[in-house]
Amino acid sequence: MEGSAPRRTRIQQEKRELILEAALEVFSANGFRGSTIDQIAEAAGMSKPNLLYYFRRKEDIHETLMQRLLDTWLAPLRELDDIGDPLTELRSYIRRKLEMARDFPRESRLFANEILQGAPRIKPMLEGELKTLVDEKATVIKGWMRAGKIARTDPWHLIFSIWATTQHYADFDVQVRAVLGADRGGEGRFEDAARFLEQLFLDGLKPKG
Amino acid sequence: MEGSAPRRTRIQQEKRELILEAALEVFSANGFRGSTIDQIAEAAGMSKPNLLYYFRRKEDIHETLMQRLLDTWLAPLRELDDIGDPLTELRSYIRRKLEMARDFPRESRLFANEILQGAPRIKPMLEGELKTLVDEKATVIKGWMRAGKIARTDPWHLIFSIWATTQHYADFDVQVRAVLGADRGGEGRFEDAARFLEQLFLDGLKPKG
DNA sequence: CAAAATTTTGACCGGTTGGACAAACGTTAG
DNA sequence: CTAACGTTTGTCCAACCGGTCAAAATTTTG
Repeated sequence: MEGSAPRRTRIQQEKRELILEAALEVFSANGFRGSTIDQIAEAAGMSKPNLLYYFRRKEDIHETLMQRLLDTWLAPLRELDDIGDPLTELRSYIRRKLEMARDFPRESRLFANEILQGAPRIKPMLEGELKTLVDEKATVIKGWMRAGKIARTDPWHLIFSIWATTQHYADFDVQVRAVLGADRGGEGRFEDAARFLEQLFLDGLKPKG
Repeated sequence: MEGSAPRRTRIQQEKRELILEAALEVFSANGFRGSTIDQIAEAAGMSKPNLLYYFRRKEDIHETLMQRLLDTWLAPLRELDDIGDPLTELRSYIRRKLEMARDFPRESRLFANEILQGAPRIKPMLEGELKTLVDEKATVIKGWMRAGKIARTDPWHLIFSIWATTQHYADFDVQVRAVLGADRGGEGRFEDAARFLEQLFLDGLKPKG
């Protein structure tokens, strides 16, 4: 089996972390094919053959990075639970996702890059693990709708819209900054976004009657 | 000046179109650096040197493609006008953007790719033309808010959220299909999305009192 | 038709890239 | 200390890639 313990030395653990950090930087900025092993090696402060001692192939780095990413990336959705007040629960899911876009933009872009290219490496995961998780949460949301706690609508597209609006601030960061300009494009943009999204998802745009 | 008329033959016009169509296919799927001239040439049914007879450099193809894209891409926002009913106006803007995601997904992905990589080639346009346009429309929307026609909120982030939610169905298509599964992932997903987005933007998620 | 202009092709080139490899260097355990 | 093991480096290679060029094939024009 593949699952046998890799048994790594202290140096191996440290250097692998170093490489993964560097690779995240490079891959998220240039995409997989747009990144070279040399770039990653330089960003990690080592020579190319040295890097290839820790990861035999460029693809191995990307794969490792992607596996780690997915766990943390879906954590907020996993936390979405039936216990609290539905509207509060959704609001904090949106807030958490927006915080992730703010704090882990490189991870978001790495993921976006992969999906944009047709998700060649993670399609099975999307159709399996991800779909299962989303279906499960959709059921929870449907329950809230039946109980009259939130408006009746499509839970799947609701989740998509939360992903889209929050990740937009990481993936399209350059555009957001450019449009907001120097004065409004600073760090405060995330608070503005949070306020706006809260209002949008709770009340929509209709004026208060 | 650069602006002198290019004076092209019939064959040049036809072949350039063929190349641009092929390049759109290839670039949108693999990104700029991930695409090779050979791939584009093959997709266009010609040899590499032949292609390079019509576009001297790979970058020229991309640039031409991008220039054309931007005009059509921003057309829906340009049409957003002060004349009609605000809510109707916004609703049809959302619908038009969603139709573009459905009908021109490759263009959407080409654009997304460029922004993701930091918009190296179109940053000036974002800070100039695009910002100007968005600021202008934000003013229109602010007018609607002052007149009590729609709820008071941030117009810029409102526009971002419309871009994000609609383009999501083009850029993250693979993920959307994977999560919706075989039964709900067919063409009908755009109608479902349209219904959902209309409700979201108009009424939000609060249950009707 | 024939000359001129345009289009297409095959061969080629320099630079880059992912990766292999053996030798050198460092570290650690007995 | 020293043998075994782990780490690092320089060198090298084959494939690929963007782009050139001159010559051949084709189309257009007079």
